[in-house]
Amino acid sequence: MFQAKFDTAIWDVVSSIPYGQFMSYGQVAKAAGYPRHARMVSRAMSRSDKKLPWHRVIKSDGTLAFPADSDYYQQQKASLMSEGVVLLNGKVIPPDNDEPEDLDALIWGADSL
DNA sequence: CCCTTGACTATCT
DNA sequence: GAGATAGCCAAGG
Repeated sequence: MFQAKFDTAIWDVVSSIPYGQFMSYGQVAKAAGYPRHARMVSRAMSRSDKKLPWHRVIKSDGTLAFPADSDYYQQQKASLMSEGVVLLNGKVIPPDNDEPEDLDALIWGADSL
């Protein structure tokens, strides 16, 4: 069954995401060997009752995949921050971030909107 | 079997 | 930079 091999690959990739790091759905899908299956990534994780670090999986924009008013959103955000990931304006800090104002904000606790 | 939906992504306006 | 549109693939009704 496609799903069996797919979800296993997804779980493996998601589980392989280092602490304090994150990957986009498309990135995970590609890494699992299934490009364009970004949507299937979500399904695979949702199906799995395993302890997957799904909070490390976000959208390509750096934002979380859930609506800001969703409980899952809060949970994911909290998990990320507890791993050292800083969120700014509801987005994770991209590697090319160099804005001093944003830097100051994240130092003092970003995402306190 | 056709149509809708979804934890997505990229492009255009 | 936000909103709309199209492409994408699989699952569920």
